[in-house]
Amino acid sequence: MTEAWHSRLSALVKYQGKLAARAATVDDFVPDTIAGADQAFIGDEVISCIVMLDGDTLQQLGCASSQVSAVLPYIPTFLSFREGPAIISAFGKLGRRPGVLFVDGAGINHPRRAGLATCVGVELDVPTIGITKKILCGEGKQPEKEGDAEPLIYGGMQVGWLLASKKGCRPIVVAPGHRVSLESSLLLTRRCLRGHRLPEPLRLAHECAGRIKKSVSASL
DNA sequence: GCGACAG
DNA sequence: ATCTTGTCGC
Repeated sequence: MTEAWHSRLSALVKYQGKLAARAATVDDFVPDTIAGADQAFIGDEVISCIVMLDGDTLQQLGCASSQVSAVLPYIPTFLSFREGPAIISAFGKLGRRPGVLFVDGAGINHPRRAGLATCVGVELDVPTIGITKKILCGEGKQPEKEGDAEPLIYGGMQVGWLLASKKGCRPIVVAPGHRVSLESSLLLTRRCLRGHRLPEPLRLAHECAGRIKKSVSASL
């Protein structure tokens, strides 16, 4: 039984390699609108919520959500297969495509450069930035002052940043997902900070997903 | 072999 | 991620 999973995962590793090869780290976006995607769970049911914000004012323009049954349990480095389908489903319900999409997961800062943000970005061909609260892989100095950032290094290359997004809080991890450069991933994230540890797109998506989960749970 | 390991 | 109240610090 263990062998079956092993071959199954190796097949997924192969697919990650294909997606990673298609990922771009060159700027190719217009942040007229900025979206954020976050997920909540009810057992193995994945609820993804995507909020759309104005690129300049960060005022919410709309949102969309979707519930999908997960096909895999949570396995480190394979998160995209568990949460990706729900994000893609919700994305399809948005009125229009966002200029950039923030995702609650790693980007190219992944052992095979195939984090959730990168996979979703490539599959939807949408610019993405990955944000996590803990390092999946790589290392870097701890940024001191609020607003400061230090390079996240993995395999001898920079794959992201450790950003002190809020005083008194542990830094967040910022990385390019797709069609966004290292420099821009940091600048855009800073631009979206509004006094909280997480950038607005993700903070609002997290709240939205939580509310949907609560209402769905209540009706059961 | 041992430890680490996004959400 | 999720189960959960109050509480300490910025």
